[in-house]
Amino acid sequence: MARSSNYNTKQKERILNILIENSSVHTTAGHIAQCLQAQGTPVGIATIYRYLDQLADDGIIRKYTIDNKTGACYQYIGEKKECKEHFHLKCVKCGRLFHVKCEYLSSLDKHILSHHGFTIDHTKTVLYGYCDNCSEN
Amino acid sequence: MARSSNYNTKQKERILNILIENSSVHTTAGHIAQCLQAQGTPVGIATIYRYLDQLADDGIIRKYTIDNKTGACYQYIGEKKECKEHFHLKCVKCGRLFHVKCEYLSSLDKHILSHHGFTIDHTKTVLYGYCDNCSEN
DNA sequence: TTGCGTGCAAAGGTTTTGCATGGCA
DNA sequence: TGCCATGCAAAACCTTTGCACGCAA
Repeated sequence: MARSSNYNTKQKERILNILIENSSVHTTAGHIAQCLQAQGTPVGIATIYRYLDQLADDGIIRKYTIDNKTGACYQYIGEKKECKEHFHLKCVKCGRLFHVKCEYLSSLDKHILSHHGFTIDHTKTVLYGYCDNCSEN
Repeated sequence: MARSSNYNTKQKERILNILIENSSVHTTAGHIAQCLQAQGTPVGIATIYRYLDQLADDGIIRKYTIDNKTGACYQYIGEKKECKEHFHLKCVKCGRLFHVKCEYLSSLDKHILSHHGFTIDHTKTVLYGYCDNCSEN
C-alpha cells in the first residue's frame, strides 16, 4: 500500500489519460498498450502493469476480473464512487457491459446486509444474463 | 448450452466426485488434478478443463474468478432447480457460498427486466462480498 | 548524482487446441 | 462399428520478474 514511488513520467501520464478517456467502460492492460501503440506513443507492457497495480492500490482505478479469457479489467474511478455503488450487468451473448444505477438497486445492498448479513462488493460483482436485444432471439 | 456429449466415462465420474466432496468450498482445475493424482487415478488437465466447462454450462457447477492469480474457481451446486432461481452470495474472504432465496430478491429480477431490459441468468451470476463473520474484521 | 522508472526479453502460470489413440454405446 | 472422449504436448495468453539503461528530482 505504502508507495515509495513519486516520479512523474510521460509514460504514467499517457497511461492515466487512456484510463480517463475510457472511464465509462473497463479496459485491459492489453487494450491500453494497443491504444498507446496506435497513438504513436508506445509504452512497455510491463510498465503498464506496474503502474496499473499502483493505481489500483491507491484506489484511483479499480481492478476486477469478469472472465479469465480476457484477463483483468481496469476502470478509472477517480474521486467518484459511482462504480462502487452501482451494478454491472454483463450480457453473456453479445458481451456488452451495462452500468446500472438506480434507487431500487441501491436499496438492494441494504436489504442483503440487514436481512442476510452480507456486504456486497460491487468492485467484484457482475450480474450475468441477456440484454434487451439478445433476449429477444 | 446444447450438449452433444453424452458418454459416461470414469474420468468424468472422478472429476465430479472431487467437486462433490469439495462442495462446501471452491476448487481450481489444478487442485482437482492434484487430488486425482494423489488418489492414483490421474486425469489429464485438458480433460478436466473440458468437463468443467461442460458442467458450468449445464449449471451443475459454478465458475467464478476471484482473482486472476489463482485462476478460475469452480464449485459444485447440484442439479437442484432452486439454484436457478435464487441468488448466490460468495464470501471472498472465507470462501463460503450462501444460497439466498427471498421475496425481495425475486422481485429484483422483475425490476431489472422491466426497468433495464435485462434478464438475469442465475446459473451464472454470483454476488461477491463479505459474509457476517468476515465483515466484522 | 541518486535511485526510481522503463523497456526488453525471459520466465511463470493458467487455459486452450491439434491430433492420434482409446473407449462408450 | 461409429464417434465422442481422452491424453499428451505444444501453443496461446496474461502477467510478473531480472537486469541494464535512462531519466526525474
